[in-house]
Amino acid sequence: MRRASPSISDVARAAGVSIGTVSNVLNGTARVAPATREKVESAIAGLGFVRNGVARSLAAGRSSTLGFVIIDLSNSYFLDIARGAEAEAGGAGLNLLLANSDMSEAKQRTYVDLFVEERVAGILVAANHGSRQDLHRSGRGVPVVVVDAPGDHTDVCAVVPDNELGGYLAASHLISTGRRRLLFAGTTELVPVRDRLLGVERAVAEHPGVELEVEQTGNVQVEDGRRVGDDIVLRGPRERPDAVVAAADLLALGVLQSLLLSSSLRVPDDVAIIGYDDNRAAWDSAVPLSTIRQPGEEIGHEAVKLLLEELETGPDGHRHRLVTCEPRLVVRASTTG
Amino acid sequence: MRRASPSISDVARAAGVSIGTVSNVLNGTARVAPATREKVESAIAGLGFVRNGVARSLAAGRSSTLGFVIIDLSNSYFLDIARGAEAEAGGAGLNLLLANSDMSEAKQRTYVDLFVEERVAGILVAANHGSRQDLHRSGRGVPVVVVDAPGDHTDVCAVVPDNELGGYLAASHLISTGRRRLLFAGTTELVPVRDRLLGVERAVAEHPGVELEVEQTGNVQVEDGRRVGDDIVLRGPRERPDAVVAAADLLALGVLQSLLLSSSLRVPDDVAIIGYDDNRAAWDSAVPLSTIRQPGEEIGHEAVKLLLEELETGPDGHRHRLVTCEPRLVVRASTTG
DNA sequence: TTGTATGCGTTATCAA
DNA sequence: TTGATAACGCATACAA
Repeated sequence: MRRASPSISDVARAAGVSIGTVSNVLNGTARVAPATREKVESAIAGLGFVRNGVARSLAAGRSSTLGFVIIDLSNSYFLDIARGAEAEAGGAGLNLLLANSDMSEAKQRTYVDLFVEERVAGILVAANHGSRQDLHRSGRGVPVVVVDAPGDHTDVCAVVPDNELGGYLAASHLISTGRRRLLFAGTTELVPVRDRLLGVERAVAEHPGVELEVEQTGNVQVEDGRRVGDDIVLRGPRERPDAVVAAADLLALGVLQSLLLSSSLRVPDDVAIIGYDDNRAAWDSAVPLSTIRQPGEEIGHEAVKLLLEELETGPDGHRHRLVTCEPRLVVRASTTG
Repeated sequence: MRRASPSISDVARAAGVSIGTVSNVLNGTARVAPATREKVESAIAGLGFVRNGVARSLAAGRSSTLGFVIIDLSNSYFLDIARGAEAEAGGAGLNLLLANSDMSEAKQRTYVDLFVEERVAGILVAANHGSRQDLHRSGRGVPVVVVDAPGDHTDVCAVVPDNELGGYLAASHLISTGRRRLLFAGTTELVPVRDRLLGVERAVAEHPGVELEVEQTGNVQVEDGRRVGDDIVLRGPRERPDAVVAAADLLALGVLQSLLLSSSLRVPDDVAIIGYDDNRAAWDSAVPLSTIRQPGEEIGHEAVKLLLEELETGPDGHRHRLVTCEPRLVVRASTTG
């Protein structure tokens, strides 16, 4: 029969000291005599005492854990953000707990509320639901930082990737390796995709003689890419692009599969392909895909930094900011023969 | 200037009632007059009161959140388990918080300890580090259920997939569709893979005339699969298997890519391929892969059920159990022409 | 260096 | 139906 977990006063009694002293050795706050410390420590070990974090944060009025509400954990990009956030938090002695909102706005709300109720030190939200104002208000005092969500930043701090730059990098790479007829594939209904296209257009504009064609896809999955690829295969050499900028790796993968199956076009000889995101799928494909790697970890780091900043300055004196992180070009076989 | 969040007593004062009454409307515990309830509720809304879960669980002596320490969130299998666990927990009015141990034994320990300190109602651990005894002890009173880890179950409840059955299902499917020369690819250093092979052997043994060959791979990644595929391509028609059971989808994907690139062998006409896990990669491949789908969600459900059971009966009177969940065959184009 | 006492925001018990 | 009050386990300020 296992009794309820021992408390500090149990430890104090066993060690023959006061609870204040036990608390001191636990936290290293005040100076405590080596002999006393030892007594306390052996009492702790003997009783199998584990300090109660609940009582701890109630008494201290602060918590040492951060909450991260993630919209899509199956996307490795968000996991990278979580890794970065975890590392940065760890450096500040904070733990990071995750919650999977799984594309559901209701769940997102539920978990944000949960973290607020649990009075975590701060909340990260990887969201595309609700306005930032809503998120800020739902924080109700506990600082919130939004990650990877478009919008303004007057009410809440946010960290986003520079999608425009990513598009620019992708197109510039293709152009600098001699490509002149670019096809951008993706759906511009998605804001990030729209931004990527903007960057592609900027790169093209810088190079007279380079042409750009935009092919709208319903979504950015493999099957959408296959359709784009099938379309390209059917074209004559004159109407055919010599490079494809896909708005996402899965899309690029579909294009690649289609071209490879047709066996009439070679990658990258006839058509170069570059994706976006650096999914695992990108480096596992038959021809490894060049891509734009999202600055996931960096975003996580920056987001927690923002949180810590707000934690230090307090709600007043804190000015909400927007931090932008730069993606990076990753060159693989699909763009360089 | 935002002041500290209002407490129950602030609400009580604003509503002109006692804190006990506020607590009652908050929890619906005792009967409270409609008029009083209304006063309290408008005070809550007016002050923007959010109840303090920390004080709540300290006073109540119980928490309504579960912790799940996951070894590899980038594996969608574990995410499925989390989904199942979340659903089951939600049904019992519990929330599920996640922690990513990211293959690190130290992190796993840290997060288990954190959850114990925070006195969550129960802990799920998807682990392959440490013995189950260790895990049980580290729970220190809060119930722990281990998920997807081999070993005995005398000290802690556990839920595992039936890998032997999975292997059996895969091989039986191939045999029943006319294949007679099976090649099993994988590394038997991994216990789950070894179990899958056992099932394959059982199916083969049931069908005299069917041959089985085992090819050891260093790992179960795409590149390992490519090597297997390259090997198959080089063989003559007489030494060549007519079906491949890959221990994992990525492995199967590599085999597929190799065969497709060679364009001398057709899938599934010449060689059928079946994978394991039902990764996204499996349905996105050029020829959609048949596979064995892990019972992830079911495992999550069962794990939380075990936790709830232990929660109800208390530490005594609870007998630790091992629950096994059955994987399912998913037939796609790679095994049926 | 150590002990004592108060309060953190709830829940829960008992009176009113 | 409501109010008063004692825990819950700890941190912390202050006294010794």
